[in-house]
Amino acid sequence: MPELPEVETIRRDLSAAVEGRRIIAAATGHPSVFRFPSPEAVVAGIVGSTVVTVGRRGKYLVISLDSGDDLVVHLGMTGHLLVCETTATPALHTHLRATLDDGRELRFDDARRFGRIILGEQANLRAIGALPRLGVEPLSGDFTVEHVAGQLRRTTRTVKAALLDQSVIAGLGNIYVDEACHLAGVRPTRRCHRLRATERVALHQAIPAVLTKAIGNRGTSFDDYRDVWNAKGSNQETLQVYGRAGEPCLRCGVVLRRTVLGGRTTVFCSGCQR
DNA sequence: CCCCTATCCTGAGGGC
DNA sequence: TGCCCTCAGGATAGGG
Repeated sequence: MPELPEVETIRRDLSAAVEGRRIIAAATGHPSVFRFPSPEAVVAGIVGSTVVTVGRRGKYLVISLDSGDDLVVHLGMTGHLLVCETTATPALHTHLRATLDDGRELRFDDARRFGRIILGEQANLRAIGALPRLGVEPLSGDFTVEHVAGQLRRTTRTVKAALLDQSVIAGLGNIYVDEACHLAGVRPTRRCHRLRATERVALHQAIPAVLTKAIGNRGTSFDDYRDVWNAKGSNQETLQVYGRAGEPCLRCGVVLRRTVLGGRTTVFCSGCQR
């Protein structure tokens, strides 16, 4: 479940590893991973191009090529972007191999194929609906308390549903929504429009806090996530609520409860989240 | 507008 | 050892 901190960790490593490298060959796996255009067109579009920058928007990795196209990768649930030697044995579910001019290879593998690969000009991709409109970047200067409080004030949805919505805030997933709610002391079952002003401020503060800590720990490898070197992050060792239902709250000792909100497993503390 | 559910998928883990 | 069932969930579509 790569969320913003995991994608950002990959972005940083990938930036150092592949910027300036030319793609000299490519091979594809299962076609369903290629949302636009076809696998053949992606191969034709990237071979011969050089990687200029590696960016990120929400949970999307944006690999900008000197052709003007962006190779956009979403890791879904179980996707991995790996940098390895060209000679390394591919994983079972490898869907893209991009051979670089330094003897290494950029690979995308994804067992469940919830991930996706998109290639094209940014503006065109948005125009044809290949990329969704995303909300504010939570680690940017646009993530102001006024903006976030305003978004929360005008919706009646649960806090959980609103924070998971990528068109509200880009990059939060199940882990960091639960962690941010716990840090803010807000129960994820609460309705946004009924939050107190102090609670909206607490959420605004908690979101970048949990994300920044997770990036510092190179992401949460609760199960599937690995960085581009196939190494685990360590943030799973610091999680306060995610995956801890039935265990005591590390802040107040009350047994953490599990519920389902928006179809997602949700863990919270009934003692210190109100 | 919002909620719920199904869909896409494989692999891990439990029960027998 | 092995089979079947359930569960995990990011994004999206469709119905209520």
